[in-house]
Amino acid sequence: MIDMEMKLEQKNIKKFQKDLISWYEKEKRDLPWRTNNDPYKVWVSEVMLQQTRVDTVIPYFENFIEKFPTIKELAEADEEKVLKAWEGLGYYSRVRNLQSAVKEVHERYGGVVPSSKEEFGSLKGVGPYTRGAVLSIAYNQPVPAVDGNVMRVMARILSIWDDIAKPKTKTIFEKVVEAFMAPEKPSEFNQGLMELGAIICTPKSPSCLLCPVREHCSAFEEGCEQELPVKSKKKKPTLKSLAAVVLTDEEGYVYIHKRPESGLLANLWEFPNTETQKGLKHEREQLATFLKEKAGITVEIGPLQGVVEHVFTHLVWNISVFFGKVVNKPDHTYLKKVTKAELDQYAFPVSHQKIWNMYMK
DNA sequence: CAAGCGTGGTT
DNA sequence: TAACCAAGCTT
Repeated sequence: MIDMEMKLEQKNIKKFQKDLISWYEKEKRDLPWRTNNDPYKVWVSEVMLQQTRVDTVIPYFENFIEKFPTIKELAEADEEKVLKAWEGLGYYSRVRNLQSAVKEVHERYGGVVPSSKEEFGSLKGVGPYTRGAVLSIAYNQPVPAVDGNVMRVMARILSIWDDIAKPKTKTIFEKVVEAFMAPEKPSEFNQGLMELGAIICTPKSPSCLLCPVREHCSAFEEGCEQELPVKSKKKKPTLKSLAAVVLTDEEGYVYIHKRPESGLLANLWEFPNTETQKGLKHEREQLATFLKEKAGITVEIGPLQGVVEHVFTHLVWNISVFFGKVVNKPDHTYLKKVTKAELDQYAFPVSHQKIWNMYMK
């Protein structure tokens, strides 16, 4: 990394800090989590913003803070309600980890978010990025917060050609940001880098002519800003065929299932379903057999109602949807019986919201 | 380390 | 439209 030290020596870091921070203070967006520096609110916003767009997060953040305004209230909240407030936001382990960590802060730190790297960083769901973001924004500590924006911006500023998809590459950027950090304004510096990446230094066709740090940018100077950063491609998602049934009884109750507490869509609710094997009798029969074995229940399943396709990052679900009636009394440990009006108290993944919409149509 | 883990918007 | 993208963390 002797090469990196030479690159850093060529930069006027003080001027870079001033240009970036002046621009940020003038141009920063007015966002609901920027109204104060309450560590809890900053933390919630940072967790929501992981891999998620600002526009998507805004309404979730406002609703979540209204429901759980403080550490104490989130720590004491019913997990079902917490999950419901996250419904549709994705990556649901984020909120289970957040509540778990908040409980620890409530019990072990008297409700005060710890301000040391070691203590805050060891909480569930708090990785290097979130640690740096919260400590710099809420506690004004000069800790790097390296996200995708920051890697893109700094890859261009310094012409770094390492593959940012590799975990090891992030350590390079953490060192780079430490070298660039403005110790007197870490909050504005970190947020300025991210804001720049979000507004100016975008992945495709960056607005270099509007960029406040253009004069510091090696990629712009070399005309290679469109080629940076280098990011290797991910493999295509695998396909999975499922059959699901909206199961009701004579009295109008609906039968739903709670997913396991780990793995995909953990702890969310769903309509009973099973993976189907191709070329193995009819999906309807596979579904009936599954329900018989799993819940000891006999059902009458109607004709195919349609297909829901749902794309995850690493997976595609192809769900054949059926409507069915309960014939005998089901085992209530695998299935839960609820009224249609009660359904909205339970958090469902978007794929199963699509199934319910099909039923209600 | 590579893979698992959601969803919706943009090109 | 398929591919890519968005303020990552855990195992």
